[in-house]
Amino acid sequence: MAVLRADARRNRDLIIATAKEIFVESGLDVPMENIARRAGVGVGTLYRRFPDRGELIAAVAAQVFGSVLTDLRAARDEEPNAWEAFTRLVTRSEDLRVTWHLAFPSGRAWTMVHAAPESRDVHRDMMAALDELVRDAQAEGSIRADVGPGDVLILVSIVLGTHLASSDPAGQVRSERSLLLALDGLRAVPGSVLPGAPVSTEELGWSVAEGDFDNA
Amino acid sequence: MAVLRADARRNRDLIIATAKEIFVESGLDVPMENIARRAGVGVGTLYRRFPDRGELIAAVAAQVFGSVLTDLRAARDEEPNAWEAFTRLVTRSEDLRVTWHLAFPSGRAWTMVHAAPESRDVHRDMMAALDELVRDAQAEGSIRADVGPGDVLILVSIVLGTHLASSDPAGQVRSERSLLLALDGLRAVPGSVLPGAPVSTEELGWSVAEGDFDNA
Amino acid sequence: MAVLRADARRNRDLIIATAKEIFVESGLDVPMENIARRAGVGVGTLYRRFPDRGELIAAVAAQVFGSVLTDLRAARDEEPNAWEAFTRLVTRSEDLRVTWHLAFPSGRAWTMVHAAPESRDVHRDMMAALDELVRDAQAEGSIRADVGPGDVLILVSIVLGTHLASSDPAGQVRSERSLLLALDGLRAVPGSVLPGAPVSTEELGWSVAEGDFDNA
Amino acid sequence: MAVLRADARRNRDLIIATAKEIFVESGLDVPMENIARRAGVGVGTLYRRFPDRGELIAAVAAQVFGSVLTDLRAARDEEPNAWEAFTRLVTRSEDLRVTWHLAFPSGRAWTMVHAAPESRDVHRDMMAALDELVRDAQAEGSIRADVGPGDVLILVSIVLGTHLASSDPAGQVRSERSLLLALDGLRAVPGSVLPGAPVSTEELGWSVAEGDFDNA
DNA sequence: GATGAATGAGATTTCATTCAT
DNA sequence: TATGAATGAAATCTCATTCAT
Repeated sequence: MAVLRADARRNRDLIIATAKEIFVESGLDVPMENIARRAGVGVGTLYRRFPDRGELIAAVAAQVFGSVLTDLRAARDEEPNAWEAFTRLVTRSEDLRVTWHLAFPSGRAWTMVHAAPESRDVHRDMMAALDELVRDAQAEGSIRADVGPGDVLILVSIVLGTHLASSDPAGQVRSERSLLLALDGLRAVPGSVLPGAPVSTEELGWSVAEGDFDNA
Repeated sequence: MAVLRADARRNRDLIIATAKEIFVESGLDVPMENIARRAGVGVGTLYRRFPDRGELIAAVAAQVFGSVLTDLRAARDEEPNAWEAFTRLVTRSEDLRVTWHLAFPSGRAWTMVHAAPESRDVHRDMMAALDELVRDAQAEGSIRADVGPGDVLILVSIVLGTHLASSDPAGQVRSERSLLLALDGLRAVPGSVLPGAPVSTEELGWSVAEGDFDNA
Repeated sequence: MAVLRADARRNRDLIIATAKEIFVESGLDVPMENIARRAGVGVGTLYRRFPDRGELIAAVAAQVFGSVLTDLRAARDEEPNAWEAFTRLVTRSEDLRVTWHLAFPSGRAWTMVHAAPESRDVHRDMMAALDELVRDAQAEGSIRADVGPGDVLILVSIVLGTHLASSDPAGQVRSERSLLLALDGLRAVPGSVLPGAPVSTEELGWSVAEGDFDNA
Repeated sequence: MAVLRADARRNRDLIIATAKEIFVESGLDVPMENIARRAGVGVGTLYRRFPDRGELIAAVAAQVFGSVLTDLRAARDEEPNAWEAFTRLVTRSEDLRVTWHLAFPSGRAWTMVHAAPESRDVHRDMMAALDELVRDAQAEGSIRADVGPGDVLILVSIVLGTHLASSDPAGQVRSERSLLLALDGLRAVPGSVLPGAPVSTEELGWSVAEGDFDNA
């Protein structure tokens, strides 16, 4: 991809930031023109940068994934153990909430993410880092052994994603309570006997896109 | 009057059943015409019965709530204790999955449910029954004491609702695993220290509609 | 036309009365179902009596024309001269206001009136009576000689028809003022020099339907 | 910005002119698509310019009012006295006929006119100019003293508006005759005793919209 | 005969996307 | 390259009219 002129670059970043904001507020189906307007550009400019909605979603996703990956690595470096790093990531990372929001409402988002090399790559990196984090936490004994990183991902993403739009403080508290309950479920020993086998991150991928999250 | 009703009644039921099906597959925003076509009626018929999408959603909700309430009472009667009844309901009731799906994507659904007396009433009954069930389970010691029925409702609904569309068997298993993990979180003793206070069902209601679940 | 059973007859009259009412309130384009509902019958019944909207309009018109003709004859019999009879008719006959209202908004109404023998006939009788009335008033010197019955009809109908919907008292007064001004114009001697020739009632008829009043 | 404006401006004007034409022919309720088609644009274009029918009506009205105001001022400047100016305006201004047509069928139009600042302002200016014109004519003795500008407006508008759609020459003559008769009524001295008080233009305004002309 | 359920064509309005300037 | 105007394909909803009961 060719280097963009400074002003074009600025525009691109502005659009991504604006889209992230609006996606969080109003979902992925918001009119393109609204995004353009809030970003202060014409629709034409938006479409020049992102030929269709899918590419815009993928670009937002790539940016957000990158940022989450950074957060995850920082947490891993700075926290004493994997569990602390995991909870810090999950409870503190704003972008993580966005990520799952993006991934949620229709699975459609995943199609787009996987179609764009840029976002697919950072997605893969993020998954790898998550694999390692979960494995470490299990080695520490702080995540139960009968779950896989895929299980962790699914449960956390569901909880984080669904609660995103809450704006009043009571809603924030309720979200946090749900999240902590879910985390307790991931630690529970002894816990229920789970059907099937631990879910790996590899198992997710496309299949995620095609069904599990389809509640558009 | 009662004579023609048979015809109309059949159609009405057919439309509700069809809408339930399609809502589950494709969300609440599916074109009205698709619903009509699959039900084998004209759009006009659909609109005669349900003047707008909201009324259709409310009607589907009323039907589903009623069925869940029946399931809940059956489980309570037939199972040895509250926890068994609760897990049976949560893992076996097909309609429960629909319920939460309906409640989810935008909160919009709640507005409609509350606007229609029919669905509002059965919703209230369902909530009352849930209150009692959770209270009993806590008395048995099978649900942790620091959560309220609202917490239970939120967590379970998130997990059930989001997984609904999964059609391949692997997805079903993954859903079930998530659900069991969440249930383990509800039993965890000792669990994390939760912020705020237990959430009651009263606290939900409209506030649910207006924010927490708004990821449309 | 066959004699109707008593109850059918009652229904027919009821529908006509209701339609007259609603036409005055909301115009000729009101949904058929509204008329049926207010009349307390099913749409099917309405359509059985009046195969389409046009026939209903014609039936209302026939009823109203007949009533206006009766009013006119009564006025002629009871008032001392033609001018008094004319002003009494024009200022007092409720049905006259309806008549013009019917005739107005689209000209469409005339098509229907002329298509139905029943209303066409009474329309013709009314026209004949009007001819005579105007001629007599001119003989008395109370209507200027350079106008024809058609002129009178047009001017009065415009003023009466347009003011119909006024419900507040101020509007009623304004309507009456306009009407009196128009009547003064019909008496003015000497008045403006008018182009063309006096307009007869024959000259109206279909041409009225096809253009002059078409402001639908 | 100014560059593209040329294009858009041309289109906007074209749409307004087309709408004026069609409104006169077929009334205010003509399908938006017909207007778009005759103007040679897509519906989308029409809706981009005028978000709903009301805005289109208001825009047409503003254009027409402006043009009438210009006609009035020209007549006032060029004619020897107020009465001549008045009759010239009333008998010669094509746009005046459109104006009243717009104002008529439902009062709805007024709502829209008043909702849009642009048309509201020019409407007010027109009213002020009319006030002055009528006052001057009364000072000259050419309009009777017991009427107000509101009376004049109502009577003239009724006559002009209702006859608008006439296309055949005979209809034109008939319209002109009615108009002259009405004008004679405005001059008649001595005339009938009118109920109530002279109607001012202030008294019209919204009340016009809400009742008097409502024969939609 | 009466009823009101069903139909489907048509009107309004919105938006993703293309393209002229 | 940026802009925003234009397009037209949906989607929602309404109603005249037909027809089964």
